Amino acid sequence: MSAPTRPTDAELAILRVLWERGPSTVRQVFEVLSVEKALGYTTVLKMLQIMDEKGLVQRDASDRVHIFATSQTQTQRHMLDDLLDKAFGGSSLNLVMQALATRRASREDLAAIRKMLDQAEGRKP
Amino acid sequence: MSAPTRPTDAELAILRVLWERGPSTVRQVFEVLSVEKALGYTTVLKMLQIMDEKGLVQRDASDRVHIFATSQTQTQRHMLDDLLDKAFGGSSLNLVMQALATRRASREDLAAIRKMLDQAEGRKP
DNA sequence: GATGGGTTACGAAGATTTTCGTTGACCCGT
DNA sequence: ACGGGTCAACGAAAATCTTCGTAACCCATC
Repeated sequence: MSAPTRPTDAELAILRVLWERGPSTVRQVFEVLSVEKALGYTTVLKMLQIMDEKGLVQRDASDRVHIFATSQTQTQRHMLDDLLDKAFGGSSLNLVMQALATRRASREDLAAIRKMLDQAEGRKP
Repeated sequence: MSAPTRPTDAELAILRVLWERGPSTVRQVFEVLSVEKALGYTTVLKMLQIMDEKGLVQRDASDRVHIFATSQTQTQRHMLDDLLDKAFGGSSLNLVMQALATRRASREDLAAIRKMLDQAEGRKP
């Protein structure tokens, strides 16, 4: 299992649509993307073909109109791992600290994180 | 202030060296990188020139042998912001949860994070 | 079974990133 | 002043990513 290459910007734009809409046809992805940016139908198709080869999406070709899908958490995990290795020396502490310092987290968010820490440490609430 | 373009893989490799070594000459960066990968001296030089133009590194050209440097936290913050927007819908909670779930954090790490949560919530220890 | 509207496949052009060979400048010891 | 070594600048080739025109295909309807 080779390291899945990190998505390029164009690929990411497509992934975002699939995350938002769920499994979609080329046309559906195209409709969404073409609102923000002028681009051809076959461009989207080609990207999805390549992303399929790279393993970034799964293709269901059982019908004539193919359906493309992807797992958000799986992709997130890849990108997070990648960033962790490449920019944070593998230290998730470092990354988490910066993430919390940079973006203001809501009180609920902080509580949720605290809860998770409790679980991770095997505490009783 | 234009949006600083996200570093490519080759650029990231160079940034990592600068983070690790601190301000360095082209040759020093080259020495480190050439251990893992065959590449020419002028390749590294060219990359650093481009990265300088992009504002990814600062160049001190006061001596004949130029010195390149960069700020780790600044770059990390950019990349984190970028990832947050592009893959996590801006939710740092989501990102933090996944980061902690994916990579096993040490007990000290968890404690450090907890401490930080305390501060963020303005609690007394 | 021919036509039309929609589909995927293919290939190649255009844009960007990565690589490095060559050149001329500079420094230092002779 | 000369020669050998190191340096940054430049330009262009190679590799990769992005875009789309064209063709081939399928299926419904006529």
